[in-house]
Amino acid sequence: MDISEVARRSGLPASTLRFYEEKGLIASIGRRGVRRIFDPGILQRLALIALGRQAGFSLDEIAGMFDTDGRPAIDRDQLSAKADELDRVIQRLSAMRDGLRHAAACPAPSHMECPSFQKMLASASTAPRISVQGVLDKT
Amino acid sequence: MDISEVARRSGLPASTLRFYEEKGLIASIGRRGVRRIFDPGILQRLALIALGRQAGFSLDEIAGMFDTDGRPAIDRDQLSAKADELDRVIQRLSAMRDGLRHAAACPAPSHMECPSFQKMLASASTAPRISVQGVLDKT
DNA sequence: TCTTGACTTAAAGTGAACTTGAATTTGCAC
DNA sequence: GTGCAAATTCAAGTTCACTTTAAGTCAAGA
Repeated sequence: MDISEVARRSGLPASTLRFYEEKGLIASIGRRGVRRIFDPGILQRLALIALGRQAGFSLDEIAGMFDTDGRPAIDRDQLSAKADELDRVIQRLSAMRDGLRHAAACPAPSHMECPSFQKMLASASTAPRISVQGVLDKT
Repeated sequence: MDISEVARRSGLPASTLRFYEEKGLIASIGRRGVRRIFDPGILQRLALIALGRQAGFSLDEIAGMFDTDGRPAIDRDQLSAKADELDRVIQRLSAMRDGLRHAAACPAPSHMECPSFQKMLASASTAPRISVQGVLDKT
């Protein structure tokens, strides 16, 4: 597969693929002339990268999840830990969603007067912040 | 309250508070000499901002959620829409969490061979990407 | 063979959200 | 009154994840 096919099938622009290669996240299997040739397995790897991004990992963190031979080297404990972390995020987002829904239906003149909205605010301000460089920022 | 107290009580550095003020997200109630004085209500407002950030809104979007008198001006339809959007995020994160948990317990030698992990990958790659400038990026 | 359009690299640019630095001023505890 | 920790402004710097640009290379179809 050439870069345009990978781009087409993955939905990522070629520039991003080159960027990912430069970052060490992906690798081409070789070159035809000067052009990159990719193994079809690249798509699965890109899917894994997309997954990591969605879960809030930085590209550097994702790079650390593969071992030298390029296979995912995420140990099971780490996986569980991430699942737990994700669970906490989900809990807060759920509370938020419920708060939003309630506020939308609430007859209080301003959302600020809605107890449910206030409760949501309280939990939002005490909760750790979601950051770009990880699901949870323990600052 | 002076800026250091707001910083202490909100957990945000003073520099961030000044930055937020510059962006129009918050306002000081006045000055004692040259120093900012904040109304205690600022904490609630910062909580609202924190909430928005957690839900994936950009600062500009959050700024648009207050009307000129500084009260939240989020209309109920918009609120519902955001709740729906959050719901979709939660769905995907839940699937991901389940996939992670399964992979952690799965006896397959590599996670790549785990059908559950593969399923998660498939959904991750087709799903819209979470971005910094909004909960969902419709690219 | 010639053309052309897709590919290449390297470097610079972008935007979001802050942080840091430097120079300056000043509220307030003593 | 005075000393100074803490505030102020403004500009510039940082990180992340890309995107864009410029200039050049080259595989392949007519």
